[in-house]
Amino acid sequence: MSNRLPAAERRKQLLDVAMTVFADSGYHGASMNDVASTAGVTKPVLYQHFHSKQDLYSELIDDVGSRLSSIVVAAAKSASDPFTQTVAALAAYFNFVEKNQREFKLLFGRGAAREEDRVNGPQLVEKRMAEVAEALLDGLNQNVSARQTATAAKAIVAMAEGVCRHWIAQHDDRISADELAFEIGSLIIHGLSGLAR
Amino acid sequence: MSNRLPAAERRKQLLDVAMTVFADSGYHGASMNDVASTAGVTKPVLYQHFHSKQDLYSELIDDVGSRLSSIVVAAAKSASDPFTQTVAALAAYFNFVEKNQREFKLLFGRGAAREEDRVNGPQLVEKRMAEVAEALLDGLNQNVSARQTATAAKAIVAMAEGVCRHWIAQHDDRISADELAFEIGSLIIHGLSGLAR
DNA sequence: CGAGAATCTGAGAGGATGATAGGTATCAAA
DNA sequence: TTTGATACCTATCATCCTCTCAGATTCTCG
Repeated sequence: MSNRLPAAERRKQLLDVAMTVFADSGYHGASMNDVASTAGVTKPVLYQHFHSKQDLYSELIDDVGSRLSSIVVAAAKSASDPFTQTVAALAAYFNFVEKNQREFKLLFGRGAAREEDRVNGPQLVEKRMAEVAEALLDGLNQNVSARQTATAAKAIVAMAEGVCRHWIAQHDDRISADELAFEIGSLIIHGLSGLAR
Repeated sequence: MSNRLPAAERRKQLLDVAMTVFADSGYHGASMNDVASTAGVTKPVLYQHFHSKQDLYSELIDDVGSRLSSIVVAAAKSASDPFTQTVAALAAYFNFVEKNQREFKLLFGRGAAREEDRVNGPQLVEKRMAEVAEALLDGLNQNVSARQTATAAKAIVAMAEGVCRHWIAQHDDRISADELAFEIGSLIIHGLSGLAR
């Protein structure tokens, strides 16, 4: 069983395994033993690379949080008019989630550690996405109060996240990320009455 | 320290205390000792009334889940046209949450036990609210596919929940539940472009 | 009052888990 | 082949938590 790895690779592997284990079982449902043995090593090895369970978890959350938010922000910048920007940002979001379902479950799943552990992950994503949404709103309509804009932005972010949860849960006959983005984008811009076309 | 109570009252008190403790610390963060000692009794008393920690938790979740969903469903039925129904349902939701913040945190907080524990609580609420939303959508526009309707309904439910989370977190200068309901209702029906009026 | 029922408590069994101490195998370079 | 460094393991601690048992206290009612 010679399975030794250089530190850097072992660390990468442990992060990858931990992502899967935490996504499957949640923070409390997964033990350090689970992570270690799934990776084919023992706990002390895990503790050589990560100071604590919380550390390991935070690193995962932070990584995926900033990755996702960067992608969304970049996508929004790539378009010009508000509607296209909205759809592009949503499409980026949904595509990322579809290709990284473990990451999505970890980030927005309901089995988190504590509320505070989410500060650098989900809240970062939500904050950045809300900023994107606020910018879109400003471009769309100047006559709305700042408070209303902020509320609407949060509503949009929550909507995207919630829809995503259900969409991902569907394993068959799932529409494409781009289609979904267009549908939700229309809903956001035009409201329910705009859905029929 | 004579603090004896008849079984029924003790049970009620324990449920009430457990609600607070679980809402504050989450399922895993709170121990049965915490609940018992906060209630001023010892663990065996707690276990005389509830078979297990999971049982106690489930009872809380189920209770608040069905209470909330009933209120929302009733509110939607009380109005006639889609817009008024939407606003009424949202207002019922937001008012309930504002008056029962512990319950909201318990139900939709992110420190749940496991995904399965949510089956009878949040998922019940979300399912019933989604049904309400689907009915509204059907009343509003017949030319939309069933799948689109279902997606939009889930989007609306997620939006309400997410907005609520932020709204509740604001401790000062919080607008009223009814105002918020009107705002979100307008957003849903007319889209972003309908916000300015 | 006095006996039985209802309510509560102190103490702990049993088990899982995060974390560590100290020793062993493997590698790479001289 | 020796040697230092790196990667790893066995064994264990210490803690915490759920859940229980045997018995003490208080209440109720003939």
